[in-house]
Amino acid sequence: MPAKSKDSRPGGRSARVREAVHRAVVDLVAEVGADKVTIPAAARRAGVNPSSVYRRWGTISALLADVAARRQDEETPELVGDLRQDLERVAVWTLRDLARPGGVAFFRAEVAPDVDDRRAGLQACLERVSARFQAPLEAAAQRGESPPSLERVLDRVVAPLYFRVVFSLPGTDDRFARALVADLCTPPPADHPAPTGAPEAGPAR
Amino acid sequence: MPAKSKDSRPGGRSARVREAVHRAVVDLVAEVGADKVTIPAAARRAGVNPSSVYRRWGTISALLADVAARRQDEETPELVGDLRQDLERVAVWTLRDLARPGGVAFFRAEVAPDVDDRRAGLQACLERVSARFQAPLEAAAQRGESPPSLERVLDRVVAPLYFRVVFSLPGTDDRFARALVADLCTPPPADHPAPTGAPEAGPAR
DNA sequence: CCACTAAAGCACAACTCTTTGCTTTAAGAT
DNA sequence: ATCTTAAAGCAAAGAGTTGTGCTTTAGTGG
Repeated sequence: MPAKSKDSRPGGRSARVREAVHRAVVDLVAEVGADKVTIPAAARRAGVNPSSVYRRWGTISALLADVAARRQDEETPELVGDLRQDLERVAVWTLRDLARPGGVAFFRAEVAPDVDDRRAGLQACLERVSARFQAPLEAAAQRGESPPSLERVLDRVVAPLYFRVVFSLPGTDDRFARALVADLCTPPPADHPAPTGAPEAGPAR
Repeated sequence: MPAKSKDSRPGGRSARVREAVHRAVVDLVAEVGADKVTIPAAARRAGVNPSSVYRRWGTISALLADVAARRQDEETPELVGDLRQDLERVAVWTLRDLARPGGVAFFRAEVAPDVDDRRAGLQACLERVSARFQAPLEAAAQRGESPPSLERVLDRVVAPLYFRVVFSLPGTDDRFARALVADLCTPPPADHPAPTGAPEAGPAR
């Protein structure tokens, strides 16, 4: 009995089907938006029987969450050894991940209230993001520096990025992501409350 | 033809039906979660015919967005005249609004990709939040102070609140909301990178 | 008080998603 | 090569949502 791993038969039709379905979902999300992707549609696109998808994933939310999970585990930027540069890299990478077509949609899917265990989905999603930022932080700590806490990075860098992408605020680009990190690492002079980089562009409107 | 306002007959059955449906939606969202609320369910609960709801709102997303919109326009904290205190009040109010049952769900509904015009929904939602914070800022500006920009408030206060509520991070309470404002208004000494208030509790896990 | 008409109620049809029992395929083990 | 069995395919039934023509109700203006 080969452990109750993800698949008892990883190297065959199952894997092919999963691949096909995943690809179909990614395509469909980019085309019509995550909220209009249904299991029958994904199955049709993948050339797979709907019942197979129902049996394997159960709900569209679970499927989307699964795709999102795998999607983020792909590549991750490697570290240079300088805290600020590393954080900047990760920030930019995170922003790009969010900004690509369907990026927010996948985020939303993973946070959806009806996924098997919502708490699990949330935690998984958060931990993936956290992990990327935690690496540079721990590296810095081991070098003897005293980096900010992960929570602080989440508040000051990650949260604004998510917020701005969700609301499609203009000027949310690589430069802005780096500015957030810079603002966190080197607080501005004193009571001149503007970050160094891109912000202060056009407000809400 | 009385302008194409929201209602040509505000004071009658229409209004009653809308009230009933709105109440039903609020209840259902709190009970079963926004993703499981359907138009027939809301109509049943409201004692209204489903077709009436379909004709008036069209989709469940539009209905949820409508409810969310009205829900936020209700009360708003009045201002004291001190920038920091006012911002703290608004921040706490915003947090409480988000944290009440279904708060995030409504947020998600309003940001949903298939509402009539998604951009409109996003903009409306953002503008409502912005407006609440902009009032204190403008008041301060008129008093001759130089308050931070709205964008900065969004990045430093609003975004973290939303992010933390969405991910159910612990310790996201009134005290934390005030700490965010404090951290924005009076930057910490220099390179002691921890805000004064509640943060630095337990990380992700 | 009456006429007008916007909006709600009603009934029914069509559609899509979802589920389930059974059959068939093919990966992995003997 | 053969056997075993997890997983996919198939088909058909069920449930719930969505859409539409028509009738009825009840504000609003004369």
